[in-house]
Amino acid sequence: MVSDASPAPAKNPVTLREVAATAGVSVATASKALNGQGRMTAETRERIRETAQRLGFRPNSLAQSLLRRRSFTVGLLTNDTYGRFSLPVMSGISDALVDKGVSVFLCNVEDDQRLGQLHVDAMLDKRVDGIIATGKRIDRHLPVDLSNLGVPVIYAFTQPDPGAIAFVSDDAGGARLAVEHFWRLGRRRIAHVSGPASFAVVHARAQAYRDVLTEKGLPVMEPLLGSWSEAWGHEAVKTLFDGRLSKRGGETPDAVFCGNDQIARGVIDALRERGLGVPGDVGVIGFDNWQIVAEATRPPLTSVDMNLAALGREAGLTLLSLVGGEPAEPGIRKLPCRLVVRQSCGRPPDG
Amino acid sequence: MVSDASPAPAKNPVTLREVAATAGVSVATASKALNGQGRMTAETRERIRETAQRLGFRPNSLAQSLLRRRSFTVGLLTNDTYGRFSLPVMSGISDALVDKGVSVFLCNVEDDQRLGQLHVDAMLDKRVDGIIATGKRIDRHLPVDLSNLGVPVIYAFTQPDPGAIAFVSDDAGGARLAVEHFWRLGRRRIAHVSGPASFAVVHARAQAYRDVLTEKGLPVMEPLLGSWSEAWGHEAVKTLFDGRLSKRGGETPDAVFCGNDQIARGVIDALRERGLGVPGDVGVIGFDNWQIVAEATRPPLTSVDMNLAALGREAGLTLLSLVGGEPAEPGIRKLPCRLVVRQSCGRPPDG
DNA sequence: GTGATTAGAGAAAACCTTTTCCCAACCAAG
DNA sequence: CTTGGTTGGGAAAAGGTTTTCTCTAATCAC
Repeated sequence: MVSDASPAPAKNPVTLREVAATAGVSVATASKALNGQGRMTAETRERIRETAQRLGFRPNSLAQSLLRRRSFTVGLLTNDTYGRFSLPVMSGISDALVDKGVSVFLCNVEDDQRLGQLHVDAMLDKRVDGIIATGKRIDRHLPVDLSNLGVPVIYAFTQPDPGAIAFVSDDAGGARLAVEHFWRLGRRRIAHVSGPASFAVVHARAQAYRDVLTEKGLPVMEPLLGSWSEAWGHEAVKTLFDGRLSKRGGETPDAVFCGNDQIARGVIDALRERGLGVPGDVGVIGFDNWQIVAEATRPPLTSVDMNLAALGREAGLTLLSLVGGEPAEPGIRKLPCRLVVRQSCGRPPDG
Repeated sequence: MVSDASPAPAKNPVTLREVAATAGVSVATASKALNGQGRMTAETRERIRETAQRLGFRPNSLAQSLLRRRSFTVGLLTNDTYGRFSLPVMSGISDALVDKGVSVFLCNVEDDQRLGQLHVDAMLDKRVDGIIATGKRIDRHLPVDLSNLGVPVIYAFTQPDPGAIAFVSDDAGGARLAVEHFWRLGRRRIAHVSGPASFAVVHARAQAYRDVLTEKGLPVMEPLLGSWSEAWGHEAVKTLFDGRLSKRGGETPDAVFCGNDQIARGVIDALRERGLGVPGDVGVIGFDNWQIVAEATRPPLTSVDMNLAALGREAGLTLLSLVGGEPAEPGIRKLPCRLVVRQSCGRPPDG
């Protein structure tokens, strides 16, 4: 009782063998005592447990993994250097796995095939139980070959191999949420400004936009495609609100559904510069719910959230069940988005 | 040559024992052949190598780690959920380590002590060779106790324990870069708008700002402290450019050095709304060089970059040398910032 | 032809834990 | 006193690799 009440100074970790020796039993008995296996006197079991506790024993995962052929480790591959999309996914995965004692190797492969191979090899050498691939867009494949790896693979927010299991956001559903929200608020001349035509999500969202308008019997303005930037938002406002267009629809829009939050920001700023009020004259909805942008616009931006953390959580849990040997249907699972309402759309007319 | 030209179908990985058996030697010889150890005929060595290659043999890292007492794995702890600062650091660390075959466990501990302990325990169980702690500000400690862990610990962009090794950005140096840049451009009435007084970096940068002004014999305006938001940038412009202040300095500023890029963005927008030109009437410099913000301002923002990737790289390399048993001086190492010049300051008068 | 090296390769221990099998002792029933 | 079952616990193998030590046969000097 002089000094050593602390759990473990731990220069080199204490092994099961030392615990067993200290408790006066064999390693086999010690192991069983600590794992609740085998048969022995309650007294023996307790004595061993107490000894382990006192010595600060922690089982060596490497030895366990070697034996169980399970490392309680998964690899996460991404090419999203800035983590704008990957980080929430990562966070969800980690949340889902930490309670089960599973750790995550994070590997940024950029868009470099060599780097990708390097990381995948390292993961396999380290005997990861599975791999999750994630990225910054769902219509591009990571620069790595993940087929026939011998471990389960899950794709999250990136393009999967055919026949694989993937989780992606339901972009069409998200777009519907936005447009239907406008509808419920009484907006009737709804425009859509989005990113480059080279992105699959641009088409998915645009199609959903058209579908909703058609269902409601509203006029469909052809979506304006450009880039993901604020500057494009500015420019699009010019196109939408300058005379040329009003010839077609007769009137200018009273709502703009934007393909991402940066475009939405540009749109809001441009509208203000023209003297148009948001949400008074025009409602605006963004996409991504990137907090740092959505809360900095004036007024704060209503935006579609892709629930990426939930997506990551699903991906993590599914991977785990795969690792556990349970079967799972291949295919692409679309997870619903949700609308985060702030102040850029106004209140319902009857509210 | 019918089907099996591919490297490895790898349902269960091929072991060294199988390679040895196939090549007709003992495992000992096989091991030595593949590692370039021991003595044997060149012919034998080559035959074993070729066999391993053909079978797609990859040594089991778990077994190697167990034996070498080195896992070639490090843990990265962060509480920066959005990764704005952690991700570049992480990227630098990973870059520095991947070539040496070291993988990184990423753990987000939020600000949750329980979660922190959980992750640290998991890391130690998995026998990481070392741990790097990183965060979102350098004057707050992570919610974990990293002393006496038995493995080397490095702090990067977070507050270290006393006596530990830490890498942080040289905020004072970064601020000097900004203010001296203004000076070289002929700006003489330089203001400083920064974040909350509760941040240590705010004081470090403010003091450097004062020092440079004093050195140059310029008037020192007391720094304006507020929040890290665009809104505060707007507000600060009011304070700076409304009559009240001009009584003191006689004139309004011709340059504003901002504590981060978001404030700078607010300042630029507010200046434009007042009809003041950037950089014509007023130059603006931000801090953080957050690309997505700095390139979206009009004009694009000159900003101080903290070189976080380089910081991560240094941290990674230092950790590795520590793991290798080399000694290292404890203490805080400040790494230089650099100024990324865009268009918000104008050109030199003689340019 | 003798003794001393050396080249080439294998046996076995070590790393740490889990699990299967086994043994000794004890007890009750026949 | 045997048979059979149970209880408490240990011995040993397994997992895959590295490394040290040992052994045999061949080469070399004399």
